[in-house]
Amino acid sequence: MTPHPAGSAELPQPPWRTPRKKPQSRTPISQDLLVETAIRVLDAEGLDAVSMRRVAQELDTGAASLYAHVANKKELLDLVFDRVVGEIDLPEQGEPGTWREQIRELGIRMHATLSSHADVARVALANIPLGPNALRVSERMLGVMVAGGVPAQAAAWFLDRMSLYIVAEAYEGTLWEMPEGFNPETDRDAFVEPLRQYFRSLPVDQFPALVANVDEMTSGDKDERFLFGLDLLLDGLAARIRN
Amino acid sequence: MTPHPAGSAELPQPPWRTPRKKPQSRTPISQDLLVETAIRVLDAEGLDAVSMRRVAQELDTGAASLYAHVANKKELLDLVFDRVVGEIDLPEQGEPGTWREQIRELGIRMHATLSSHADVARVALANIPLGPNALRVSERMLGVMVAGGVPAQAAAWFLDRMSLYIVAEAYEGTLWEMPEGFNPETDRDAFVEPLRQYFRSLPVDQFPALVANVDEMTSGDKDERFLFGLDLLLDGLAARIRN
DNA sequence: ACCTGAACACCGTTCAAGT
DNA sequence: ACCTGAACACCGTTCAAGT
Repeated sequence: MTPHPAGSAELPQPPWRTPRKKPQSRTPISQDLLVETAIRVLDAEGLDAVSMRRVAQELDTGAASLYAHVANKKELLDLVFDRVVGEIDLPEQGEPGTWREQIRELGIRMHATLSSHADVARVALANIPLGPNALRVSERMLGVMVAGGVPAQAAAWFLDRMSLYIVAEAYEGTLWEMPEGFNPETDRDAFVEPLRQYFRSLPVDQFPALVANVDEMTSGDKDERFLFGLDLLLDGLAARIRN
Repeated sequence: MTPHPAGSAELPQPPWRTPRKKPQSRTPISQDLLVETAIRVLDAEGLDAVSMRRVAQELDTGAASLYAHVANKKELLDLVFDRVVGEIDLPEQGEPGTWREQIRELGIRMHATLSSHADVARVALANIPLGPNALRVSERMLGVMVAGGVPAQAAAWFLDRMSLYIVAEAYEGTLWEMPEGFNPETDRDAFVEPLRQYFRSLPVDQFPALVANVDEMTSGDKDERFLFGLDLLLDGLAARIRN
């Protein structure tokens, strides 16, 4: 139903033409397809599994073929990261709420999106995200703070520090991930208990504070600790402004 | 001058014995030597260069030989990290100062030590440091806070969040490192200027806040930004306690 | 223009064989 | 007990050759 694209492409093939192997099954590689495929591998097997060879294999080709669409692995990972950041949906502009509430909400969404893609966050720790989607999020955060009366210098540095915190937490958080089939609610103790035992077994004379506070040291799940740290930063900024 | 260690080791060799190849030059491998060698490679070439093969080569042997002293690469890196943490010297206990001043000082020392060994900090992001030296630092921090009146739960979580922040900053900070031969004072602009240009070149209608605050976004060096974030965390905790 | 196989210089780890 | 060479199953990247 689409207009004829080019030449006589829509005529049937003469019967003696040998059909291409795997006729339609192999869509031509493009940068988008490459990034999407890499994200599929990332989600299924983690960032370490995202190798040029592994992604190429997923596309039924060799690693060398990828270099037609991407300069090198670093570029592919940068594109992957920015695509993931593109999944963060920003609240409608002009929503109600103080800058503090809005920034907090943005931070939570950012953290949730990064955490939903295995350990992608590691990419942002190793490079410096400047892709269009990363800029979109930065622009919004900076805009909200400045509009809310945060001095520009504090706002700019806060954006930097809060991003570092969120990325670091999203990455480190993947280490505490439970193996498949574990229920985070009921089986949490099975993971924390060995750590508790270890702390308790320490010599009290050398580690009095640690031994006395084993429960406090091992309490709280990933999300509680994330929010605790996020609120420390926000409270710190708020305190700075009031002066 | 030391007492005879074992057997007749101190007698001269009979002349017909074929001397061992490279007589004294090759001290026997031990875990300590392994860790020290790995740190030498780390300092000279960065964490990526610390491979089993590379470290083995430094010891004039093959990678397989290292597995007699270390279970695997992860264990070697954990040992490397803890040895680095061992370089942090803790202030005399009972020094004057509020908990806030003492914790701040500890954070600064921790950051300085990690930053002085290339990107070792990455090890702490990927594992969970529980070596003796890491425990020593944790014990001190927790002790200082609890003694200073910080509620145990807040102190424990603060320790966790502040450690994450310091490690993340120490790692990310190595990305902004200048190539050899650059003077951080005079050549800083050569590094920041391209970034400034990039921000300035963005479409103003889409990125009004970023374009309007290019100078604020690119001001400050690593240390200034590190301290800014550290103080945000400390101020946030202080604010929480006053309530 | 796009894709390919083969090669290069690397990885971590295992294992049978040596001393 | 400690060390070794060779092998296995991987890496990222380049390059000449193919369509």
